[in-house]
Amino acid sequence: MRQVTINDIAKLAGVAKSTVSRYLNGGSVGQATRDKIERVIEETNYEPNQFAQSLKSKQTKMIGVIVPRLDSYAASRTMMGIDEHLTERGYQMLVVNTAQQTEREIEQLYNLAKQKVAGIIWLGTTVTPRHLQAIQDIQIPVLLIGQEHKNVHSLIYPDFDAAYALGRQFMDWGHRDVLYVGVEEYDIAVGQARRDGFLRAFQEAGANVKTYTTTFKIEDAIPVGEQIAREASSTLIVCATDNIALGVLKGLANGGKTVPTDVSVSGFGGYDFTEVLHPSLTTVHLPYRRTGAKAADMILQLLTADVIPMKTFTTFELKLRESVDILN
Amino acid sequence: MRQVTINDIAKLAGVAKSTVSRYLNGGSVGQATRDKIERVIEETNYEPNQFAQSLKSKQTKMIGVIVPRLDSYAASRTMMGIDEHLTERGYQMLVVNTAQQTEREIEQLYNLAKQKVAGIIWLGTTVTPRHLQAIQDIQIPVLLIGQEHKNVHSLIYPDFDAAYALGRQFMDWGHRDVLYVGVEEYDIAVGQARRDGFLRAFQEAGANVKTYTTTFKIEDAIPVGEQIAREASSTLIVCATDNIALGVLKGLANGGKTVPTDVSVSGFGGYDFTEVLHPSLTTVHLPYRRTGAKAADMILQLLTADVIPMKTFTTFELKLRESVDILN
DNA sequence: AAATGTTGCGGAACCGGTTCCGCAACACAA
DNA sequence: TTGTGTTGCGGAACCGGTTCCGCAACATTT
Repeated sequence: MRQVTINDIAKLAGVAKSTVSRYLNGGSVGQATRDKIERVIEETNYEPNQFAQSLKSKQTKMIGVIVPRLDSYAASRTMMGIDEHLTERGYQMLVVNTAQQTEREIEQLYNLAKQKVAGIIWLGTTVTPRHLQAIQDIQIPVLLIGQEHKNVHSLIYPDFDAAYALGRQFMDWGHRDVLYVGVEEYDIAVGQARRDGFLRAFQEAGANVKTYTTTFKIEDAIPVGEQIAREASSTLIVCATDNIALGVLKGLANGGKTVPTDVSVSGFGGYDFTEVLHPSLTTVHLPYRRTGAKAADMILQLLTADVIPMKTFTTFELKLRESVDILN
Repeated sequence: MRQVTINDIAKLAGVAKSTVSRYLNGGSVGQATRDKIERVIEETNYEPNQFAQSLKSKQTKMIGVIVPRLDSYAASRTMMGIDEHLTERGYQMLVVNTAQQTEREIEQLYNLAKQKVAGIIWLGTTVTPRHLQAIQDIQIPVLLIGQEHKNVHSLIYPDFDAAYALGRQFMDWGHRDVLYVGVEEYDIAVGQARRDGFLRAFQEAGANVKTYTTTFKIEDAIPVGEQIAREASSTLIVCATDNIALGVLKGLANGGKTVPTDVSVSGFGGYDFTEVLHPSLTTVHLPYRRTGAKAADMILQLLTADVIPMKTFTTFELKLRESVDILN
């Protein structure tokens, strides 16, 4: 049972293959021929060979998605959103993983270009000149999620604003002794914007702030929590991500501290499980899935040369729950 | 800056393109010509066009991966393992999502075949005759993960054995009044094997067992936990997955019960965060990532027509932690 | 009735590779 | 010297589509 080809259709319908091709692509074909071809295609379940099409057109119906890791909540949810949206519109998602190596991001930009994807959605962590060079070289629309750069279309989380809003809330509740547990600055969105939003809010209220730095890994945050349990006397620990909050909570529990009685804790990101923790975690919900869908929509618009804004913000939603105490 | 083609290389090197092709594919080429071609390829950064290659060879270096959802811990981890292993061997992973619809699994089997993937790894939930038909139709090696069927190569978790082992442990610790919170039977591995393993262990010890059924969603397990808090008097709640355990824990907390003082709870799956919960969750760790890598390895072996066993089991590891009390 | 414009369709070239076939050059044995 | 085998290479066909070009048939205008 070989593949049915356009030649077979042509032969069976008694026409030239160029006519079949025209029929398929909406060229001018008479009604009688149209009917014949339609019937034959119906009978044979003919489907055009995608390689032959791509070979000629130098294009595919694929959108490449570059993710730093496959097993992060944010990445997974975003991919879901992208995939749903693309599938509905006849495109396919091609996910490539960089295992958090910057070098591989650049590699993959070129690699995806080689595979002639129609566009690329890039869940970025950091933007270097070499990234920009690659983006320019490949001549394919690129949409950056989660980070921004003036030369790249970006869809970004309102990290600063969300952090500021949450920080304000905590200040309203009377917290004045705060610990901030963040990550390194190389990550602009999380390491800088998020932190700066919080610090601004704290500073405006004249609060006393101390800062710790850790990584994105849960394990690495546990000792931080333990240390805090031993040393610190703050009323509130603000964490840069939900995972960090999780680690800190564990560390506090190990150190015998109870949340929120002894100390309050907040996260950032809005992972599903934050709601079912006990105590449930106060955090900021970022709409990852919807952002994915939005990104898919935007990249498709870029394909049709529509002009879209270079910078788009998503929304956020404060989730005020049990883990943070109201002091006043 | 057009793509450099094999014709360009041939022209620049002053040879026929068939010679260049032979050079690339290890045919017989003289040393002098070899050098010339090599130099030209070097200079031009020539890379063969994959569509042209696939058009001719009717093959790609892609392995399709069918997943029921992109945002499950198990699927994510498995994909990581698959991706790493394939990348190292010059293959690419093409992930397709079925959004938990059986119909789409079948669609995707045909679809991946159309895209001429070299093989397919299928994270299955249920195997129907139509699946089997599809697998037979497409004439492409398929490896099934997480479920088994005698006609399909499968890599499966030792659900029964792991459940039995964990159940035995609980019996050893003196639990005799047990609640089992499971899922519907259509999922053979989780809905049946896992349950049966537990029940066997409980029954052998003559324990008193009551069974609840819920879904894979955290939210749906919360009311179950709440109900248990109200009604039940068991010493132990055994959950079919970590997510269900999470929901049950929340429900118990809502109902004012403390774990493990009032009642013990266990999960199944071994998600990362089970360790950092407080109390940390007793569960079975399944090696998702390693399983992904193993699956990748197996599918590549199937490509080379190696004979491999139809059924392969992975390992498991009991994680005995704080959430289950030792009664004796 | 002749000139002009449309429409439908077939033929051929092309996309960029791989592979089959045959020929020329050379080495070696008879 | 002739015959046989081996090696290196070019030409052409092929994979399965798309598109350009031109011709024939028919409709419309003058």
